[in-house]
Amino acid sequence: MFEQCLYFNTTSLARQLEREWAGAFKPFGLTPSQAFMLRVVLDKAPLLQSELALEMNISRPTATRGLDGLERLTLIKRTASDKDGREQEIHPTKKALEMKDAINAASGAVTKRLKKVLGANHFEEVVGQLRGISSALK
Amino acid sequence: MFEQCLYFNTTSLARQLEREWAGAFKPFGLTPSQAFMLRVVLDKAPLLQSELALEMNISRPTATRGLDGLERLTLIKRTASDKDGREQEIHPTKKALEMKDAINAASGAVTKRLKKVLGANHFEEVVGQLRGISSALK
DNA sequence: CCCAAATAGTTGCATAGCTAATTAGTTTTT
DNA sequence: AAAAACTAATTAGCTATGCAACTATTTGGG
Repeated sequence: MFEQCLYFNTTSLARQLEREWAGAFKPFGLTPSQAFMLRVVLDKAPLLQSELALEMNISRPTATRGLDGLERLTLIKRTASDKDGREQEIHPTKKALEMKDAINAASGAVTKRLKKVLGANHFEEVVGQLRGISSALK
Repeated sequence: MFEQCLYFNTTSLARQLEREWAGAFKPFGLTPSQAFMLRVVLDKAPLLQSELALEMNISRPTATRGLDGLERLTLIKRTASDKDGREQEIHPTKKALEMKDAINAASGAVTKRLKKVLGANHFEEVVGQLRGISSALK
């Protein structure tokens, strides 16, 4: 009934992809959201929560809660910033650093598999279009 | 950092589109999920919850909870099926029927606006591709 | 210098979604 | 005809997300 609806098809595909990625990160005890957040921290640390929110395209409360979760798993630490008393710097723990390569490898494997199923050209074209829509709406 | 990631870009766009549609349905006191669910009921009633879940590509528990919400708003009613004691038939209420045209008009207006911003051809092409990916993954 | 405005982060409250397990009813098998 | 297998819906418990409101700090104008 909503075959032609951008919203419906996008949200529907998002749920489906969530399942694909959930399987890939399950061995690490992480959900896709958690794993992607951790990947940002591992790549960009030290960084501020506001920078994380911007990078991931999520609201700041969502960043706060996601980091709460990673902190509970002892994968990140928050430290007060010297410069500005309002800021919190995010750092990965040793435990997280030890997981880095395996997580990135698992991510790469999913992408590789999807590209194979969907065809690499097609894959990259669609991703480009999604980004185009996203920025056209900003 | 995840510019090339299908999952990341799809979920990110889904959140953005959610906001677009939230505005359109706010005058009705409905969220996008609720409005889309109601539209299915208005179009297909009487129907079973399992049929609704299938049509919307959601799990049955999600259908149950969504319908609970619409029932609380007195927009739908559940009646026991004669044929099979396990089934519940879903019907729109008079109140819902009176909203039908306005809701569909509001939906059409959002789509029209998005097509204008994105270009109609491009819009339809992307939707087609999303559907293609979705079915390739099934 | 001080107060108002801005900013970083958090908390409260709500929705939407999922999987797993449960309940109740139907169908199939033996 | 009784037991087993299946099916429709619900419930329990969880995550992710957002907006609005709050706290604590910093900054800027008078």
